[in-house]
Amino acid sequence: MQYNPSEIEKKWQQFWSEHRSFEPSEDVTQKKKYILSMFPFPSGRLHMGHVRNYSIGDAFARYYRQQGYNVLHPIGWDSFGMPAENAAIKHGAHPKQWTYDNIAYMCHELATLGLSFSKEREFATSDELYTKFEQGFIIDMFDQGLLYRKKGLLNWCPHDQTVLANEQVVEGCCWRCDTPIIKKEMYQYYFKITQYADALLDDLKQLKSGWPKQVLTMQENWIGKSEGLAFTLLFDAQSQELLNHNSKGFEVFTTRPDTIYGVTYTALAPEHDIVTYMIENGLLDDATIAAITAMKNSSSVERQKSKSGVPLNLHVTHPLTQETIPVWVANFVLMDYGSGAVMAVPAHDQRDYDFATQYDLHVKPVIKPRHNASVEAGAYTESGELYNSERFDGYDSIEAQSAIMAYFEAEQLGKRVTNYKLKDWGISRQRYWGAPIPFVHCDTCGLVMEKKENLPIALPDDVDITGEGNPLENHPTWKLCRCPQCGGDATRECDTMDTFVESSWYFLRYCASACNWEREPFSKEQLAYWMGVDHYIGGIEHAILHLLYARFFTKVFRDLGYLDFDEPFEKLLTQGMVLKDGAKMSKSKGNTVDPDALVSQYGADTARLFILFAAPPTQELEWNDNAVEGAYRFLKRLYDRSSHVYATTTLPKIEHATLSKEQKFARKKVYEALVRAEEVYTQRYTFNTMIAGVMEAMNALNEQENSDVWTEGYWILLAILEPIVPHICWELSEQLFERCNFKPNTVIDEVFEVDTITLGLSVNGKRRSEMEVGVNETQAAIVNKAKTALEKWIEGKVIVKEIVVPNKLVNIVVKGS
RNA sequence: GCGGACGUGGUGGAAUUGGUAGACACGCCAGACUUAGGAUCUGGUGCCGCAAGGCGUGGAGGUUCAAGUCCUCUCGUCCGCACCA
Repeated sequence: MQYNPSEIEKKWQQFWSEHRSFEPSEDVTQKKKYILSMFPFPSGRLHMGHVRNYSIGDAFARYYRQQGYNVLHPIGWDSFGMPAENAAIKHGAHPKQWTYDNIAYMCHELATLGLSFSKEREFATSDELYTKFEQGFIIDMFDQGLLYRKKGLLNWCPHDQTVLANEQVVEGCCWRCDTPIIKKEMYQYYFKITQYADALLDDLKQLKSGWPKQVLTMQENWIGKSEGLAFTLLFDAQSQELLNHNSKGFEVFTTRPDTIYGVTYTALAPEHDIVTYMIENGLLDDATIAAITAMKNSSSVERQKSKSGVPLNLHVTHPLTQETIPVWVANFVLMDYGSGAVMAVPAHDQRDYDFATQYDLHVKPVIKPRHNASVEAGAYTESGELYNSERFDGYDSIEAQSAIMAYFEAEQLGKRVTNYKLKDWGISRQRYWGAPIPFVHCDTCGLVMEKKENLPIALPDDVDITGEGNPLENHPTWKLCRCPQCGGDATRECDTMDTFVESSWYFLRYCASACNWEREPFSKEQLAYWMGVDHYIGGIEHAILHLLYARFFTKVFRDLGYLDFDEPFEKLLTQGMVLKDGAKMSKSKGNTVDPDALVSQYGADTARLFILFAAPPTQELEWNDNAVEGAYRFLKRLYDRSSHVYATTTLPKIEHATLSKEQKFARKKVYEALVRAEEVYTQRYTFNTMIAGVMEAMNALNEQENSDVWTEGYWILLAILEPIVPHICWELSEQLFERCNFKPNTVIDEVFEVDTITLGLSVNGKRRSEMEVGVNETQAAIVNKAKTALEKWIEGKVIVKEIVVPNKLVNIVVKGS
């Protein structure tokens, strides 16, 4: 019989579907595993990255099913988002139509891969039911003060007339029309993720054993906790007068309080309140205002290219020296970090130095470079001994930091504070294809939340998607509504939510079974049973945003009482990219390989085998058509050589001692593969080495003819391979073993017992020869035999040392000529 | 600039704790079977060398009987963040 993948694969896919083979059990007393690959965006077609992602996840899911676990392995669709609207703009398709057509098509593609997904929990995040539950959470979060609306500085595309997410800004320009973006102040809904900054940082410790170090570090840096001193710089009398006594001063933050005596100027962000006040009240000349306006309107990229600033004709008093210090506006001061104002120490900060040099500002050194430090031109940013620092002269930088902070606190001049780079998460999008934010603007009551019984606030189907403006805002009637509070005329919020909101809780939704599917998003019991996700598999590109947001939602839901754990994903596996000709596969480069074509040519099993064999899952995978062919040949051999195997429903009993050398070796290889498989599935995830082990075992089986050994070998190898190449394994196992072999197989120790061992022989650590010795030979006998074998290399030399590493090697150390 | 990952044959990659470097596969070479093969099977294949032997895990040192693995320095590639005060 010939290996015919298309026939076999169709047969088993149908079988699995008819038998609901992969639906999890409702019995919560069973041991469970929750295996999750990140759900796809329905872009239209599957790409190789998807195939890799789902092949890895499927391997885990199938392995744990074999091991007797109740496995949840769901799939769904992250189906809101810009690409649907872009397709509408480009091709005139309705976003909804486009999305659900794509889902239908990709569903079919996924089915041909033979992935063991639970189908009964599948959903798309654009489903109204999902929107309804999500809007409910939004209301809860608003009640808890975790959602608020405020004016914020946003990325604005002047051409497309919309706000863009940071990730939609490519090198300072709009990703769609390439127009340079500007910062614009607008109303915006924010999640108060900063309230959880410390928890998000601290709980990374819980993830140390299960998450890649790289991801933990990226999250840590993103949160960006830094501790330092915050204090107020007070204006001198003249400046206060100038400001009509509207401001006494402003706060600054520093992580280097030891350099405080070196402050020679201070700088405000162009967006700072004081600056705004001065502009609005005519306190600045036109040239200055023009310069500040230019700073505000320049893109962030531009702003980084060169430093610029203007003096404000204001002065503050140094809190310790009482010196008078000029106040500048500088483009490098960011409004959204710290207090939007800095104390500048040009002598010990490169950025401050550059600015001071450019504008000829005073530089005052206060830290002596260490003797061994190389003193170059510019700022000395290392630690050292303080001078020019009054009572703190002679202190070491490190001591000085705590001493100065203590002094500020004692004198009530300032306080220790912690700052984060993490900002509150702005979720408003002026977009159609997203979940509406469930709020209402009422002239009488102000901003009012919808009532839960009115949910979902669904999208209207009849919209014009032009790419300009907000389609919901432009819709003639959709936004008109009654105020949930006073019943008067009101308008709906027309912003929709960032799609990262949907992906922040989809893994919880999968825990809900049919029994309460419509009624509630999930139950606490179901979450308690299925969560956390045991293996979460996805691309490294989600290392920060998605994974941080999902962690945030989990903590919020915990505090809202929906669940009882801190972290959603126990083990995270970040897969590498799929490359071709050294570059990421992409349509624009024309180096894609179409999964459909691959499956129809070789079958899903070949695609899956190649993808898992070509590289460890965390590494980049270089596509190789020849190697795909090789994977196919292996499966063909696996199918052909089953002719050596007889049908049975029990593992053959084999008298190991009676076997020939080749037969013993084949058994050993088979059981080695079994041992390695367990390690790989549970600890190492290097499926490539496991597959190599199976290939070695196959090669060894082929060197002998004992049908018991063949049969035992297939019994075990098919079980190991089933999670990787399920169709061929189910087919062969059905024919030969009635699938009795798909369960935990026991390792038999006797196959690893050997009569002789081959030892490596080396002289001075250099390998020279090898020899075979009996397992029971004494060390002395081994050394003697080794010396004889190594005669040629040790003749006439003095033996200094003899080292025997049991079962490995003998090393003779010699001296002299 | 800061942080992280990684450098092993012609190629993808093996080598749990320091212990026979190159498993497994691709490619290539040779042979067999074939009307034919881009099918299948068998054998070979790190580099230099006729051989003996020598050299080999980015480079330079070091520790050790023994280093791909540990330490120091250095070069290169990739990724993330970035005027963060």
